[in-house]
Amino acid sequence: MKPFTHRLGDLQLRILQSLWAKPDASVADVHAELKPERDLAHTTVATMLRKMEARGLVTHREEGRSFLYRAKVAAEEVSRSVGRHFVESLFEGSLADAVSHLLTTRDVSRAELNQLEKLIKEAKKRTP
Amino acid sequence: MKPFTHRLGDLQLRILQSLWAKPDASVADVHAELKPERDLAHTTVATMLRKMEARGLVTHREEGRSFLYRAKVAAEEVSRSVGRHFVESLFEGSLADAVSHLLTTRDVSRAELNQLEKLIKEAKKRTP
DNA sequence: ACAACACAACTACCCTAGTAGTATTACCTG
DNA sequence: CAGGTAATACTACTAGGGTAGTTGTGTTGT
Repeated sequence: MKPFTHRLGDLQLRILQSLWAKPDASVADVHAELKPERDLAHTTVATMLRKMEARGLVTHREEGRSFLYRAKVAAEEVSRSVGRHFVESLFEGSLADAVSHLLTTRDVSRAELNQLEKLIKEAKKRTP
Repeated sequence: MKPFTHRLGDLQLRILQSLWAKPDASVADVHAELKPERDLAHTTVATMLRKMEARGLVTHREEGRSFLYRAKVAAEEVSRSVGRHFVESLFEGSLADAVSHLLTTRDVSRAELNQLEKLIKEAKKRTP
C-alpha cells in the first residue's frame, strides 16, 4: 500500500525535503524552515503534516508536549516516482527524448555538459 | 496571463496530447482516441474540455452542430514548463543531478546511451 | 412526421491540496 | 495559583481535477 509518491503538492514536497534534511522535526521546526520562502501560519503546517500522515507520507512520535515528525518515504523513492511519471507521461518513456528536451530548452553550462558526459560514460560501463 | 502549464492533471495532459496529434477534434474524436486507455463517459470528456477552455488551455470553434477543439498551448511550452518544474523542485535546478538520477534509477539501453552522447556533443557545439 | 440519436449546457458529486481560524489542553512562570 | 504560552485537535472554506447524470435542442433515418 505504498502511497502515490508522484503527484505531490508543492508544499508537501517542501515539507518532505525539510524532513529529509532534518528528521524528527517538530511542527515549529518545519514552520521555521519554510518561513523564508512561504509565510504560512503555524497551524497550516500542522494541518498539512496531519494530512500527510493520513496519506502515509510521514509518521510522528510524541516527545513531551509536541510531535516529532519523520518522513516515511525516502527521497529516492519520491524522485524516482516523479521522474518516471515525468518521462512516461510526456515522452512515452523515452529517456533520451526527455533529456534531449531538457538540454534544448534550458541553458546548460559547459561544466554541466562535462559532468553529463562523465555520467554517461559510467552508465555505459555499467551496461555492457 | 499564461496558464500554469506545469501541474496539469493526467487527463488534461492526455487530452492535450490528443489535440496536438489531431487538432480540430470534436469531443467524440477525443473520446474515441482515449477510449482504449480510459473508458470515460462522453460527457466527462466534454466537461473536461470546457474546464480546460476556462483555464485557457484549449479553444473551440463551432462547426455545424458540434465543437471543434484545438490546443491553445504548445507541446513545447508544456514540456518545458513541466520539465523546469521537475528539475527545479526536486534537484534545485541542477540539470546534471536530474539526469544523473534518471540514469541510475531506470534501465537505459545501450542505444539510448549512444543517443544521449550524441546529444551532448551537439549541445557542446552550441555552447562555445 | 415521428422516433431515435447526437451534442452542448448545466448541475452535481467526490477527493485532495492548501490555507487558516477557533477550541482545547497542558505546561511554565511569576 | 493565575495567567500567558505553546501545542494539537477540530472545523471550515476555496480551487481544481475527475467523473458523470439530466435536460434541452436540433438532426436524421424510416
